[in-house]
Amino acid sequence: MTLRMRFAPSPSGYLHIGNVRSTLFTWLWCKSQGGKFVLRVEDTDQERSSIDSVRAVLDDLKWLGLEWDEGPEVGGQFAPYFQSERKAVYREHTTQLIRERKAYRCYCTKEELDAQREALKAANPKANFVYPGTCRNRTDEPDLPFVVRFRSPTSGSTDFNDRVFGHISTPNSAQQDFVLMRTDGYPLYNLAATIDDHLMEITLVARGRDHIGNTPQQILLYEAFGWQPPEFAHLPMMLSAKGEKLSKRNGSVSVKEYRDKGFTPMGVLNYLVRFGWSSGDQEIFSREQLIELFSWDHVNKGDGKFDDKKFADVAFEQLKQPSLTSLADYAAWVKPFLALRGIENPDDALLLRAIPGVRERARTLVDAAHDLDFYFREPPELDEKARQKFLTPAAAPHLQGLRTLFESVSTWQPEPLEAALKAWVEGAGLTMKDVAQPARVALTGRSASPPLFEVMTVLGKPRSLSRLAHASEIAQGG
RNA sequence: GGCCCCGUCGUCUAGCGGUUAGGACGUCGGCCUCUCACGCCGAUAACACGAGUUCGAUUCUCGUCGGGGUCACCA
Repeated sequence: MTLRMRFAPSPSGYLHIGNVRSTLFTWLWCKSQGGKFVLRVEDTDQERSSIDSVRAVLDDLKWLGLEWDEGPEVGGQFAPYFQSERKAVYREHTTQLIRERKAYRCYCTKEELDAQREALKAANPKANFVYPGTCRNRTDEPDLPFVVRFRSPTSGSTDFNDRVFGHISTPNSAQQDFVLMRTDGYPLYNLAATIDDHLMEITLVARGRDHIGNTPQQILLYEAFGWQPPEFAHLPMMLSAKGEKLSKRNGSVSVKEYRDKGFTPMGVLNYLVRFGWSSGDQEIFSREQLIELFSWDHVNKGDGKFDDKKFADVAFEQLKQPSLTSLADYAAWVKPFLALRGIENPDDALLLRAIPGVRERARTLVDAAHDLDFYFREPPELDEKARQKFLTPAAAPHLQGLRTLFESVSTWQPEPLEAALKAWVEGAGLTMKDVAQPARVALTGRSASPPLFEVMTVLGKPRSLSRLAHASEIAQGG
């Protein structure tokens, strides 16, 4: 049987970072096993789902490079892949269960049940409310709104073998007659997921551990339909730094945030993949390596806490190493961030020359765009503090002297430039510290930048000289 | 509270009966240096606890404690 896995997001917001990890593991396993990765949109909750969210989720997945073999946009033999378009299928199956007395109509209203729940809580705060089975044996069929409930077994247990957690057994007595279909005819998660996973021939379901409790219910449904359940692989939770469930209020959770911060897809993926999985001590992997190395037996069971510092470091490592992000890719990644600063069409040659010096100090693409900025403005934006501190009247003659000096340098490379400056500095009885900072401010507008001679080499002779001249005039004026 | 799951440095993790318990992030020192970084060197810091099993337990079993998840007409 060929491997088929799925990612089934509910489009009620953005793509959650925890779901990205589940998807990554799913994607990697499919790639390494020659399986099919199916994307199915679980939009059965009309109130929460939106088309914008669908768009956002698809965009983020594509940005991450986690492309699907079947699903929205690409189609497939099990279409449609939007659950909202599959209502007839769920209705049909639900009818079958009712006919076989494996499910029944329940006319209790939400209000009635809420009232019962509250009454019980009031009487005993620790009490466990379960649906009392009011309509379980009802035989009349009044013309009233109803939900469909599953007739759960009351004895025995439901077991399954998890790829990560091993054998998990849940007593059926812990199960209540859960709802399969609402009053409005829309199916609930457990019903829809079970039917679709079966119909779409999913063989392995990977998802967060918060779904472990749903698994017995789904298995019960498979049994009711007489189907073979798929295998399951639950992943440990990604908790916030505080050890609580990751949420909007509790840390950054959307892929978009990291994308906007200037992380690359592989930066994100490398952090996430090591969250719950490992391959010895290796920290950074290429996409190809991950596909080759990933396996379920190195997936941990313990939950983990999210660490922004570590994440940032992994993302930085990815940007810093030319072997991980090529010069051309770096340029392509950083351009949108330059555009955000108003630099729309940077000189490609200049950009390519500038990146090597910037990439080892810019932790994100946002930082990189900031660090690259001065190369593309004539004159560069001048930092006020830097001007006050270094472009002083006393520095003016030095800057003028440097301009004259460098004008005579014919080989515009770091070494000759440095040699020329050192000789000049000594001859003038100065130190590098005296002239380096004014020169830096003159060339970059800032007090921090890549090494001077590298900056000059990247800028080229004409630009360097004119910046020195311009700055010496400013310094003259105080 | 019921049910389920988990437990190695602050964090992510290696370890799969015998190790000075390793790596990375962080933190703290130092080196390098024209600035900021990068880099390099060093330090800090963990097997939750208690019983077993065993010649020997971080590793296997049980208990305790601790943590988390889940108990909707959400997914």
